[in-house]
Amino acid sequence: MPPPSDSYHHGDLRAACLRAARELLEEDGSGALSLRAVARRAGVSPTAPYRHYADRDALVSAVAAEGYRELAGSLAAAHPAPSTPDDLVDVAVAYVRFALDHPALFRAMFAEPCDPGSAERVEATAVLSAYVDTLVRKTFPGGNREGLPTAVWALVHGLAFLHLDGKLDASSPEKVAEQVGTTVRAAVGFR
Amino acid sequence: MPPPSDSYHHGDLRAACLRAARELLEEDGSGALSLRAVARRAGVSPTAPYRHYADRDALVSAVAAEGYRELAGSLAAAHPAPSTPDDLVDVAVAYVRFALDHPALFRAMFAEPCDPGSAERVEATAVLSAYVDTLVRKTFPGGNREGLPTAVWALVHGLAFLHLDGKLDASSPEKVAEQVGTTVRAAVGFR
DNA sequence: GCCCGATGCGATCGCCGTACACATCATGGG
DNA sequence: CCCATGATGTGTACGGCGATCGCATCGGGC
Repeated sequence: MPPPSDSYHHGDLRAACLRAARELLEEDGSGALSLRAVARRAGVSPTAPYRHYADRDALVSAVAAEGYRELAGSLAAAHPAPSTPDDLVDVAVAYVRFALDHPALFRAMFAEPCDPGSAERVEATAVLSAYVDTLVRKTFPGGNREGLPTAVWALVHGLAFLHLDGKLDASSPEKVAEQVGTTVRAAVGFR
Repeated sequence: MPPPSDSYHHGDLRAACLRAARELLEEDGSGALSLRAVARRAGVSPTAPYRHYADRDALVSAVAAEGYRELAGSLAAAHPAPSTPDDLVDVAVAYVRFALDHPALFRAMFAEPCDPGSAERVEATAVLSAYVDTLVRKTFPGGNREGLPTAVWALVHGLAFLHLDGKLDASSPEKVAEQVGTTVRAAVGFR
């Protein structure tokens, strides 16, 4: 991967587009994520990105896949080997905080119909799903309760969206953490 | 409200725009929801809708508010006075089915940053929230468990999104109902 | 040294959101 | 009865965007 030169060819336009797309998303929301804006930011002609992304959807799918990987990383960072309900709460808080820290990215990951054609995207979500599964299995070892992993994921996912939409008090990280904690404990029947 | 005439004025363009927007959303997804398309479908000039909706966001906010009211109606129709965990499951299934029956509308309701300026929208969501609160309070009368209403809403909301995104098997209504049922029962600690 | 595939450019088309000036209607005060 | 006035829809225009197509340029393999 040659360093970006000032020559005719960019050098690594694919990665540059991804980076630019991420920046636009964080700075100005999903409305600002256009192929042309990405091209401008990468210092390249408006249509050059089409060489690397078939259309706009392909670009946002790539961004979303990166988001899935980052989310998985954030969860793992929240607790390396969760095995108690308290650990689970920590992971849940990390999930919601990720959504609140990267709202436009999170919405790009879940708000648009998932293009089933993007293998990268499907794989990244599968990794995430598997993580949740093992997490719940370790946390509730006796529990062969049928829908528990799904329940936990849905609960946390729903909490993230409700916070994002302003339906719950997300004014401070502490309040969010507290709300997520009590809600998860209440729901999961932890007693 | 005069019947729509073929004269210069439409008669009830505001309602016609809403109807057209709903149809476009259901037929071709949110990508097809443009003011111009709405105007075409209403048989009116491309800029006429601006008389009634300040900008595109105002139109989708109006559609979303209508969606909130319809969702509340669907929940109420699922069970007029829910008071047992089984009733709650019925309502949860209705919630998820609404999302799957109207995917683009549901996404319009939740996927975009909620414009806090739309009083109609805020009010409609407040109604929905209150409905969930009383539902949970009736279903678990002893439970002054702090976060239970929030937990239930988040759980069901998350289930809806996971089904929408293809993370859960939504191939048949029966499977969805079964999945939602077992998940809600598992999560809510109903035993 | 040269050639070919990969990469980026430029022009172009059609659609969209939005702003503005103008046309048309219908209603009520004189 | 009539016309002024405000509400409603029209026409025109501008800029941005996604997407396609043919051309320009580079760089590695023969």
